[in-house]
Amino acid sequence: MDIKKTTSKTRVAIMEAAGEIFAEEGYPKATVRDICHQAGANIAAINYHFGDKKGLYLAVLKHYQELSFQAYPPNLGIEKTQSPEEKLKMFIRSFLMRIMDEGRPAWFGKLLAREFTQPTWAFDILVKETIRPSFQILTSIVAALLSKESKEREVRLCSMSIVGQCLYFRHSHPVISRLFPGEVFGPKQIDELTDHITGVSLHGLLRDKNIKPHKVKICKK
Amino acid sequence: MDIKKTTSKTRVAIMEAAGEIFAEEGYPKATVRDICHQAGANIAAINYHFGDKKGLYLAVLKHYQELSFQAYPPNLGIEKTQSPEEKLKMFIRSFLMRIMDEGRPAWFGKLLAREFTQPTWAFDILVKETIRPSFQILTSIVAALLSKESKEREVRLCSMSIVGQCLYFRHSHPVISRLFPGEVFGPKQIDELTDHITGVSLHGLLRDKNIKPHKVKICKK
Amino acid sequence: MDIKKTTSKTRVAIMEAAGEIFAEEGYPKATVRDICHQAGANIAAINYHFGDKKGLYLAVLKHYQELSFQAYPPNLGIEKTQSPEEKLKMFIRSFLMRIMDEGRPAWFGKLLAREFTQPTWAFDILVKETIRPSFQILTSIVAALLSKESKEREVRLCSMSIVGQCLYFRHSHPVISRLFPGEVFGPKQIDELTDHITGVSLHGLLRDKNIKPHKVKICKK
Amino acid sequence: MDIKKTTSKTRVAIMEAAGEIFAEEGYPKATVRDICHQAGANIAAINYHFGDKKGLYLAVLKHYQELSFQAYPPNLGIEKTQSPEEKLKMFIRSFLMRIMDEGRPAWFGKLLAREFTQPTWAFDILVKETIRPSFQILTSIVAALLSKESKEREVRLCSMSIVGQCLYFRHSHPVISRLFPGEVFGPKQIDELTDHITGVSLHGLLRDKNIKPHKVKICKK
DNA sequence: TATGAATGAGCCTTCATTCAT
DNA sequence: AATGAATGAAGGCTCATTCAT
Repeated sequence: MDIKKTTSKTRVAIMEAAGEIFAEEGYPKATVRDICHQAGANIAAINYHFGDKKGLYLAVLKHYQELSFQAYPPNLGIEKTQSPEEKLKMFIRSFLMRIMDEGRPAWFGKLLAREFTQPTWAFDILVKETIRPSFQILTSIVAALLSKESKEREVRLCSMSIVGQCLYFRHSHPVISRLFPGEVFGPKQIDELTDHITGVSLHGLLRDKNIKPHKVKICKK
Repeated sequence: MDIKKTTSKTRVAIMEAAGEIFAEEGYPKATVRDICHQAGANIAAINYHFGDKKGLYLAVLKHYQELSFQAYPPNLGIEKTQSPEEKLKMFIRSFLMRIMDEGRPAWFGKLLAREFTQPTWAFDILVKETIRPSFQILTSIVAALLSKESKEREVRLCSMSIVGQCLYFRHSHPVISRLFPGEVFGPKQIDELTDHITGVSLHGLLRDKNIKPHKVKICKK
Repeated sequence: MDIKKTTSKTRVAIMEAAGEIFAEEGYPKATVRDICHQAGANIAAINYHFGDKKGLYLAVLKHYQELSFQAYPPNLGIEKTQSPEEKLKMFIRSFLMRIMDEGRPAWFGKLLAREFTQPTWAFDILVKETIRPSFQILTSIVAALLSKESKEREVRLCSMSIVGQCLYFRHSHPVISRLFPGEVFGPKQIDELTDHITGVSLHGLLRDKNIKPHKVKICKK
Repeated sequence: MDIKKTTSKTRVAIMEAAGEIFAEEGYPKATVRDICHQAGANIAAINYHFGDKKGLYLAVLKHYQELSFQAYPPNLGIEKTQSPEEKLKMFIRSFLMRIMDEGRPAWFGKLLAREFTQPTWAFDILVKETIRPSFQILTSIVAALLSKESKEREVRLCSMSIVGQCLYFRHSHPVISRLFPGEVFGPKQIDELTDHITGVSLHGLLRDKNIKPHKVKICKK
């Protein structure tokens, strides 16, 4: 069956609705009926435009993957001349924005985070195309920060510590909103988190070395 | 129809099976059919013993909550005389074991971690009875570590950094197993993680103070 | 999923309705909705009793296979002492009754004939369990009729000629009823057909030999 | 909306594809999507050119009916001067080729044979325009073979015996290919079948008469 | 002349639940 | 105390058809 790749009104509306609902409910719980209803489209439109629910999910993933990486490239502003400390901060900031943004193309971040804990059949694709490359960038930054004789394992654990701190604010949103009602994560808070996580990580990583991290400019005052 | 609270054979078998399957699949994906099949019980037994699927989930939660806290009390071995550094380490270790353990009463840890990212209607109960108390213990430890003039916000963010690092290894298991095939988290690795997270956190927390953390015994000898 | 093998009212009713509708409409066109409606049962009953549509079809096939072979065994009345001519006649008669009978357990004959021309996934089972054994009985009868030096190929073609004549009256029922309105195939006509096909076949088979077939008693006058 | 009867490229392509797919899958199972896809046409083209699926089927039937009868006229080569035995053989041969041929204009033969066992709404048309005339030719040949006092019923049964033997090889192809893997029905086998069926039928028909059939040339030399 | 887009009906299946014993 | 049987709602998908250009 051919799958159309046009940009018809309905197709766009379905992808909008699908992005939102998939991100909100997750792939299994989201129903094509809801998506179509919200998009003002007929159920059969999904078959026409995307083949089936899988095809729709994949299309949403691919599409917003591009948008998300255009908006927040994982090496955003990272230049060769920068210090590893600066690079780490840029990475954390970009990562946080990508997964925390509540704006329009933010669905991908939510979807991505969701796949971390509830992987679907699409997870392998995401690992290959998004997660692994992204993680390797982080790994190289961390490796540059640690002394040369550091084992690969330490690099790995430290990278995970960084990613873990970031993901917590997305994954554990339900907890946070209950423990601390009124807590929001707008642009300002994301800056704050960036500084916090960067600070903790830099000093945490270099804990047993006699290295002092370079100073890093804080985000905003 | 009222719900029996006896401890018949069937009832116990269902709770065993339910604990395992709920932890493995999550509340929405787990089916009462599977649970009853694995328990060797009739489907209608759930209605008889627990009212419905919700009642079963709640019963499982309540039951294993107790067991889990008996096995891994959040303040396991923490004594007043200990240093905050020691207390932090005990907390991290206990937390990791609770959520990572693959043994028998480990279901609650998995279920709890799952509720973090995919809260169900039972989440509010868990927040009240388990999560908030646990988080407050951590908060007080962190507060004792930081200097007294530290704002509540910093304490909060630092606590989250710690929890985030721990949860990462449970939540992101699917990622880890794909990025690093063969990686397992047995008792030995949990000790390693405890040392790593404790180390990173202690130095990260005290980054801008002129305080040096007390030495902490590492797990592995 | 367990499939129940009880003989509940609903289960029996569904098999009755299914037999009729499958035979009438064929597996693909028959809908479980119709079957359940006709059986006065809920749609989900099929899942409960038979797993799915396939399981229902298989159950119907297996069940009526037994009934049909009990009613019209392929070697009905065939004894060792009989002449091959008598045996052939018995076979043809039994075969015709099995596929033409309009009575209660007649569904299997219709279903079987339908699978000949529109095989489903169940066809291989039928070939193995019903068709091949039946065809081999015929083959041995024909081989006994023909002279010993007859090649296997001639035996095969002759057997097919016999089967073809019989099946025509089932397969081409739609044609016959239009070419010759009012034509019915009751017990009397089946006797007539038996005599006709036996006669044609015996003389046709022995066409180039100098053998004259033994006389065979005609069915009824 | 009226239906165009032009011979546009698309229209021809659709009929080609439709003929093949209808013959292969049968009317109910064939989908307009597949047909259009194979024809490289848009789905809506069917509506435009043929009204609907029914109209397409009818158009295909009518069209290939003509082609088929041009290729294999039912009285192919039958001349008045021929003996009834020769005529019968010509009829059988023509019939077999029409329904067994795998070539290009063979779709009609397959479709026709399919309608025998799974008549659609188009069946009455086929009976009137194709089947009945064809059957009457056979009937007259058989009548000429049998002695004059033969009842109409015997003529009818004998005609059916002949047709039944021929149709078996088309209808029961699924069985044959399973019982005798590797069996094919190419031109050579069709000749063989012609001889076989003619022989069996001639001697079978004249079984109780003291008539000996005239010799008939066999196909293969 | 032709087509991309959209539609509604209907299919099989799965689920938690409840009835009657 | 327990169970076999039955139920209705809902889910994903496929189909022929038709609209609007």
